[in-house]
Amino acid sequence: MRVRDQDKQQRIKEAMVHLILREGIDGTSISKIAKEACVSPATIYVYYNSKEDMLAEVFREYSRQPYQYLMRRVRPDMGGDELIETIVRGCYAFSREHEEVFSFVEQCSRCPTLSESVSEEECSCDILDLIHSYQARGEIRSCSDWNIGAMLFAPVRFLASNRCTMASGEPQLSELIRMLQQLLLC
Amino acid sequence: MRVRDQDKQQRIKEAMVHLILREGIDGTSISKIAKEACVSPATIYVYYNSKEDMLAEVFREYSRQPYQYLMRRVRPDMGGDELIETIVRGCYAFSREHEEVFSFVEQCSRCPTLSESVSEEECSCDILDLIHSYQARGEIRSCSDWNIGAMLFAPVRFLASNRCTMASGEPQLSELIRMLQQLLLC
Amino acid sequence: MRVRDQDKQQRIKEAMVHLILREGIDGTSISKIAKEACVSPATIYVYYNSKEDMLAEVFREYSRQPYQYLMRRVRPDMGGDELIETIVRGCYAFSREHEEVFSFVEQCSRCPTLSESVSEEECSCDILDLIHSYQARGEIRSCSDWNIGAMLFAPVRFLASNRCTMASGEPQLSELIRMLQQLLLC
Amino acid sequence: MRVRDQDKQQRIKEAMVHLILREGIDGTSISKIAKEACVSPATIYVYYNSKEDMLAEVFREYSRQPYQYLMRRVRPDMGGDELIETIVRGCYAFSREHEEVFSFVEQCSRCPTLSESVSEEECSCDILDLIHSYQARGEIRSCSDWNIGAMLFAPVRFLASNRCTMASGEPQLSELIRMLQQLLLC
DNA sequence: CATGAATGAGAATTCATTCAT
DNA sequence: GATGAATGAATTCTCATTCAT
Repeated sequence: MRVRDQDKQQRIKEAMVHLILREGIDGTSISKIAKEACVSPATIYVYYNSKEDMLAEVFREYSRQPYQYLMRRVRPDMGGDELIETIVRGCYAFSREHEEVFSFVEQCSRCPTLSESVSEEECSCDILDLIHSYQARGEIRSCSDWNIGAMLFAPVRFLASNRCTMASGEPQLSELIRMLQQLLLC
Repeated sequence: MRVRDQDKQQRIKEAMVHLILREGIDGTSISKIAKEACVSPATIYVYYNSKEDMLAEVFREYSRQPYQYLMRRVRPDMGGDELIETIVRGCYAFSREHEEVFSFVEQCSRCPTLSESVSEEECSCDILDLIHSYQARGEIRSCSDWNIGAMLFAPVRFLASNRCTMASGEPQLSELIRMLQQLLLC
Repeated sequence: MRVRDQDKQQRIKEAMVHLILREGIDGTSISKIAKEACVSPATIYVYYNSKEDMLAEVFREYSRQPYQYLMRRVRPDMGGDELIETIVRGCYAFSREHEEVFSFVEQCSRCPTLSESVSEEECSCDILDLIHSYQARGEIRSCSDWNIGAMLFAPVRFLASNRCTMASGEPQLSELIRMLQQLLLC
Repeated sequence: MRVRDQDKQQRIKEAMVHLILREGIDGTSISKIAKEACVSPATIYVYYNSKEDMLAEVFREYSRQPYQYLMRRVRPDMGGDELIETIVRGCYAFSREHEEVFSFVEQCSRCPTLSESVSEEECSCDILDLIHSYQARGEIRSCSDWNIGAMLFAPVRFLASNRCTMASGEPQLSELIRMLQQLLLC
């Protein structure tokens, strides 16, 4: 029975994320989520205090996912070039494998009300720590954390967002990795 | 016969963009826009067929603005280094001077329904043409247009989006420019 | 120019009647009528004081049409049997040739607000006068005017209304005529 | 969990029918119905998917009522003359006792969109079966079902519709019955 | 006469949330 | 915990009508 509850909450989250991909934040209502998750609207209020709370909470949780996904792929003993490739390819792969979560997080992070409640830094801290160690060792060029984000994450996300309008993303991705390796390796 | 009031339509657009900055797309309703623009909700339907049409139309129009802003700042006889600096600083400056338009376009471009109707390429074609000429001359490194977008626009937009959580953006911006010059100049 | 005006008003009436057939009275608005008639909504108010007035006025006018149509077909020297056949077939033919007017009048005459303003008696007076003369001559059985309406007009209208759900109306129509002749001829 | 309130739904139906008698279909809005039924407009959507659905569903239900009313009055062992009188008087009485339902059904059945969804035949099938048995026995003249409808129901409905403009309907009604008996009895 | 713009009022419908079971 | 009913408030949008030209 505890299992069933967890399951229910999971279904709610997935329904929400699924709908937001398809219809955008403003096309996603509590009752649509409830219908999609096969629960009653009232049930959603067992788990969340309000729609706003729900969005913020799930956004907070899912914001970490791409970074957790990356952390499972990197190893501290990788070379700097491999690290960069793993991160960039990982970001791209995540956006494909978890299209819904990716789109959800992208949308939420542009939404003024929501983005304030979740800081990018907090989510990416583990991967940043790892990069710091490479920087300390002189394997990766030193620069501010903001520019790590700007160079390591923003460009690949840009490619990922435009994936559907590109014939194939692979050549661009490889080119991007080469450029970043050249730029960031010492 | 009364004639269409251009000023009125402008007020409607500005009200919409203003509200979307403050409250997000899903917090922005036709009646709020009408109130802000000092017109009747019905009047909005004189100019636009539906809320969705309105968003799409204004999104299309405003998507060009940052690139037009850049085009007024670049000169074809600039050196490659100056070109890169002008573009990056221009993007950042635009986001500060036209905070509302910047936030509006960012939000719309993450919204699945809307982003399909406006292609980034179309908006940025003039500036891309210019860059192509630098690439042809061997002043700027050759790479795909997607990676031009990924490197020249995405990172600075990332900084701009996070401006409010940064103490001062200036050092990051300078650092970013240096990195991009190093990377993209031949 | 007087011609053009007449023409414009005619277009308005036809547009209204056409729309009411397709979408019912409550699906028919001034602006839809205007669009269908290729005039401005404001122009409609040149000819009619209000929507209600317009409906009532056109209803009044068109209510007479089926009876005028009949009057052009009957001759005072017809035999009683021929008179009945001509009336019944005429009613049916009218509903086919002027489907829109027929449906419009049927709808309006069931609408409490409208039906009060037009009396059936007034419209049918010419044809009733004719029938009275047949009754006076002893060719057609005497009965109240209400029952003339009830027997000569209501049944054939019933068939006409259900025309689309009948394979072919012709056998029913012939049968009806025979019955009415048998009943009403002396 | 709260359970659906049958009484509430009944109130909604009655409010709708009542309003349609007074103000016509196009003068009857969801909010007026809600007010009349003492529920919230939103509550109506618990029971019906849309206004159109509601009209169609209630029309379908109420279309049967006059025939059910008749069925409670006729007896299979009546003579043919008595059967005709009972049907005709029954129709007339129904229109007086259930003025609202009568007017509602009349209006809906003239409305092109609605009338398609309910077939007269289906509603009247029980009474038609009874008449068929009289026809088989040779007590009532054989004719098509359409002409049964045209002669037994349409004329009396015509009188009923015009009741308010007649001083007293009784003489006409008696006359009509006599005529129909003469015509339809063998 | 003719018009498209403009609008207050109101339409149908949906929303986030609460209630009663 | 879980639910479908219920709803006040809000949504998008249309309406009949008037205005200014």
